[in-house]
Amino acid sequence: MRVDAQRNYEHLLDTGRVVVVEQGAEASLRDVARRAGVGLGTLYRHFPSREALLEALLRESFEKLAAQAAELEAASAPADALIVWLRDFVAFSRTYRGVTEMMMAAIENTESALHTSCVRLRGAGTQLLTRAQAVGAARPDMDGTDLFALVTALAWLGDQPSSATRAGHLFDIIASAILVNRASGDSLSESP
Amino acid sequence: MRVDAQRNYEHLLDTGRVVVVEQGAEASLRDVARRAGVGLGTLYRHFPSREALLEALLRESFEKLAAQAAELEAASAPADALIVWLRDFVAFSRTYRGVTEMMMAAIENTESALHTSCVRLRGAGTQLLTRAQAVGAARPDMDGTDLFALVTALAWLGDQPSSATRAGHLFDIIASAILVNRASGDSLSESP
DNA sequence: ACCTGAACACCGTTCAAGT
DNA sequence: ACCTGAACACCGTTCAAGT
Repeated sequence: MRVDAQRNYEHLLDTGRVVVVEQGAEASLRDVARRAGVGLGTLYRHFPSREALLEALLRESFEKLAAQAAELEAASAPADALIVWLRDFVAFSRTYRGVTEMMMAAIENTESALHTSCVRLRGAGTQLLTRAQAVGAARPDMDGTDLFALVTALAWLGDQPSSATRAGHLFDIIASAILVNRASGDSLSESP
Repeated sequence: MRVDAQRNYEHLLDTGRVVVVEQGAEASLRDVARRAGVGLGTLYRHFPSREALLEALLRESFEKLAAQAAELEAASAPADALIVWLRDFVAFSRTYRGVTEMMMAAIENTESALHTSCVRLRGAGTQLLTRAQAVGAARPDMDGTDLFALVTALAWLGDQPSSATRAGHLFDIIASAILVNRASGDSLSESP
């Protein structure tokens, strides 16, 4: 890659981060290019789709979440591992508004630049769920797709102003449906 | 209202129904006016905002849901009444894609044409929830806002292609978190 | 009293022309 | 190789001009 192209790529990524934090996953790409001081075509050259830009912005987080699933699987009790990971997933999804909706679309769409990452994350969750189910800690009548849907719905609720303040409590409610045989009084999530 | 205005109003409502079924709550208003054979200004005269059009399209359903809550409260056991009503709410939300997201925004926004209807529906749900809590059939640590958020999240999952087919099962999972002390094996929702 | 559609300020996306 | 920005086809929203 030519040095000026490399500089543009990085500048677009930095600016993209700022604009997507401000406007959410549906941010104006024109605005990104404008604020990066770059022609629109340059943005499209480096990121041929909105999903490609988001994938670049989220790659690190995706990898961290996948790595952490593996660690939790090795080091924590099945129920704890599952809950901690779900909590991390919801926390991650709060980085960019609307990213959850885009991921739900991407997981069905092989063409999407986010597809592989989404499938990978669903796979990581599935493993933690299966492990918890094997020891009777998670309800047996659900699969990784259901888990992904539920955690995604929680992330979506976190995006909505009218439910955002209750997000922690809503997490507890749904977590209590996923886990079974838990001693009452166990705390499933951190502070409000 | 002049007779031609009345005719335009009704034609816009009919066309709006068709277009919103096709495109969802974010449907092109230009398209509605175009397909109704009416100037854009005429649409804005009759429906000063997108929410105003949706409110007109949904008014009947809103009223039915509110009336049914009252009936269920009079005629059904607290837990059954709550679950049946929640199921009806999710079924209603399937009429127009994305209507749920708009309702979540409207319930916080006094200016929205959908605000009153949303508050009313949340109130109806709250009554059914409180009644179920009073007999120990619903978990005590949630309120009407939580209930509205959960049912809205279920509706949202029904809008997503990747989870729509599991909607019935996801309803059961969340319903099991809301209800307590239920005999296992009870069916909470109709067929898939 | 009501309707029309041009006008304005925005999009996403593509691609000929430039360096 | 890479960049630019005009061009195209869309939006939502407003409002002067018409009937």
